[in-house]
Amino acid sequence: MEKDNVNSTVRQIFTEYLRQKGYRKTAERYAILDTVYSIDGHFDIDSLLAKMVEEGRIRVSRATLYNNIILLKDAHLIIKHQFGAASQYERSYNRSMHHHLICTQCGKVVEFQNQELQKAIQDTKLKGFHLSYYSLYIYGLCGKCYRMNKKKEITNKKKK
Amino acid sequence: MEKDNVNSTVRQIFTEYLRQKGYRKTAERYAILDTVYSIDGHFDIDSLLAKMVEEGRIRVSRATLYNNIILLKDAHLIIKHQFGAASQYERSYNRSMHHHLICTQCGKVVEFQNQELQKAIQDTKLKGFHLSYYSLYIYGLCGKCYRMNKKKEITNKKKK
DNA sequence: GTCAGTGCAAACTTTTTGCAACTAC
DNA sequence: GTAGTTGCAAAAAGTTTGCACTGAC
Repeated sequence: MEKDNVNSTVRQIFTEYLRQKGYRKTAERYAILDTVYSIDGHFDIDSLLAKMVEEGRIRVSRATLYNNIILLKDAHLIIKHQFGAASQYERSYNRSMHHHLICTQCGKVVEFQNQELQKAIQDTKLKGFHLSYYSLYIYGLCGKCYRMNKKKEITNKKKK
Repeated sequence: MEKDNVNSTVRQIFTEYLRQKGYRKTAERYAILDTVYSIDGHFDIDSLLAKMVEEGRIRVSRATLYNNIILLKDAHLIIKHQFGAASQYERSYNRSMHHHLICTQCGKVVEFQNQELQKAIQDTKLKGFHLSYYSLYIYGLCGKCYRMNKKKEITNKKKK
């Protein structure tokens, strides 16, 4: 199965990372990694903890989650986003690059892919800077909120 | 003078925004706007407050800053970023669009411009979504940190 | 005069830290 | 055995909120 392959590969990558850095291989670390790779989209620390409890994995503390999220980020196995107050994360291995549409009204985040855009960004010359990854956030109004605002405008005009 | 023009234009925009929303024109609001438009790059709430004190403007409270930053954002006069813990802002009227290079090691943020990239993003078809503005964050290593890491690698290899 | 806006302090949220207990090596 | 890791609780950092006072309209 494709998914099992990914899981075992990221475990290998993580193991190698831990070895290389001299960090210990703890059950907590692998439980966190497995859970992260069982989540499809974005998640925050709270929902990650909730998912671990839900799946009946070993219970880890919030502090341990925060500590190890840093390692996963450092090992390039997750990407960190900061849309709102709480940091959001997403797994990054074997996940196609995508961009984010963020509605400034309802806060909804939608992912979208665009090969040309991707290529344009990756091909950009960045004298002296060594690209690791990137995030493109496009802010605006989603279709729903746009239509809602238009309706409001019409109503307001009628009032006057 | 170019700068004075910008200042008076954003004041007009802000005044119209306040009028339209039914908000009051307070001295604090204009002092905040003026200070924001006297800062060239990014700033956070703390440095904005510091700048207002430094310039001898009327002293506003942190709460008032937070309240009014929201209005400025809503009036499209500033853009909000979230690089690290504290939110960062920058004035947006009459400021050319740019992208951000963020060093994952030292945290340094550098702005850069690229017309082609800009065009590619703005021309992207976003079915149903109405673009207002966007932020591109490119993460990686700045030249300095890249060289530093390379040196370290060589040293480590010698040790072994 | 009225009510939105302000300043202050307290509350709240997210993340980090100190420390004793635990465990991978 | 010992140092890295964990869990807990306390602390820190950033932001929001409640409330009495002030001032724009």
